[in-house]
Amino acid sequence: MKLPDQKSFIFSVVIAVVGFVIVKFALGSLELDPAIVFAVGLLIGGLVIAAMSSDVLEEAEVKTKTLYVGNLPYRANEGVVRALFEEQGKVFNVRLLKDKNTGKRRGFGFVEMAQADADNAIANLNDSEFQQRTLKVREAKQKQEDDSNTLRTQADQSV
DNA sequence: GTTGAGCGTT
Repeated sequence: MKLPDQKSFIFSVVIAVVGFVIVKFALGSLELDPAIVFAVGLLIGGLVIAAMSSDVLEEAEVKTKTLYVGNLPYRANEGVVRALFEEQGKVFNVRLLKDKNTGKRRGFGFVEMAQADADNAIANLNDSEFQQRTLKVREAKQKQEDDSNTLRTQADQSV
């Protein structure tokens, strides 16, 4: 269960206000308590949001897995690594770690992909040759932001 | 401009 992000929240407020205005115009001639009108407006807005968010959040909450990619050539940039993993599936994020002081690449990074694609990427890219270096592709250890993934990740590593 | 085991930044 996830709370709507800021964007969804603002959007829901807008819908609620619109619902309020609609109700006010539709029932304005009737002598209704303004509080009731407002409540009905919020209700309409809430229902609309509930209906829409079920679609929006489903698409926004794709199961992702973070991959650790080691033994990268120093000359590899983020775009090349992304292109490589795009061959295995949808890539959501690529981060090549650089040294904080010098800004030089450290030769490893993290790639965030959909779960199924991530498994394929590990199977196909781990120990594969990339620019004359043997890549190491595994599930990332720490810094997992996804709860269910964290549990499953730890379970996998104990095997 | 260099190097080579590793698991981290908005």
